[in-house]
Amino acid sequence: MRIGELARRAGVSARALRHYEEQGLILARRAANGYREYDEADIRLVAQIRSLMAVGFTLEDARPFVACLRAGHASGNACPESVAVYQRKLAEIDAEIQALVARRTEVATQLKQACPGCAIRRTQ
Amino acid sequence: MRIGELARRAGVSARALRHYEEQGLILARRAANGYREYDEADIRLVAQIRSLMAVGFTLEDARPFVACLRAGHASGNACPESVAVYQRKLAEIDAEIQALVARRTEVATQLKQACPGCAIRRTQ
DNA sequence: GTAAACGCTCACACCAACGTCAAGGTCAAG
DNA sequence: CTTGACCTTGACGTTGGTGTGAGCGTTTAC
Repeated sequence: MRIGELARRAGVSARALRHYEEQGLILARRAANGYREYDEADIRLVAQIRSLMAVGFTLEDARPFVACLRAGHASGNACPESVAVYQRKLAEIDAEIQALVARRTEVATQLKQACPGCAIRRTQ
Repeated sequence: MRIGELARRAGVSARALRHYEEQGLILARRAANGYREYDEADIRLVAQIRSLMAVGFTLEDARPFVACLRAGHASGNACPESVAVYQRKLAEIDAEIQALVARRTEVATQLKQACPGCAIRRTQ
């Protein structure tokens, strides 16, 4: 299939697919006229990338997962490199959460000082 | 005082001070030679901006606080506009925390699936 | 007098993941 | 033969807060 069809079926833009190729994530063979040609397996690669991005991974983070799928594994998770990324990202997320919680406390303190009557409750 | 001295005393770069001026936050009068001239009060303005940035506020967010100080209030917190920003930022932070926690859960689930033996504990 | 230190105004560079034009080639339907 | 949908590469724009350098004028200390 060509880029437009893959884009539609995978739910991304053609521009995004070209970007992934630039980054070396999705390799397409070329037809005689220069058009990119993809196969069914590429849909899974894109899906893997998008699901990782949905939880805040960068394209760089996604690289081992894609490599794992291309290596023939049933899941992009099945390689030790992927597991390592998961662990690293988990630590990053935890650090971000802690930083945010600290900021929240600081802001809440300032708000209380600025407006003693203001109710401060966690937003639902 | 000139920009270099304010930069040193406030702990920011001269470039940052020029940027704040571009954004309309810190207004400097000009000496005959074109040099910016600041006074003691400007140190407080910069300090206010930096303390807000330290908890994730943008320069745009800091605007009401600076205006409040320039209006003669003892604290940049003392104006209703500032309080409103605090409340808005608090809601934003809460939303970010919730999003991060959701992502963490998702990543932890994937990690568990990828590597059942891997211990998943919150990073200290 | 001169050199160091300081100031000025542009204006590009950075990071991430694309969006969005520009300017054009390819191909099937009518 | 032309329209229109599709494809190509290239390159700038987005967001925020500066860093960095160019190229030039000013002040200050010796």
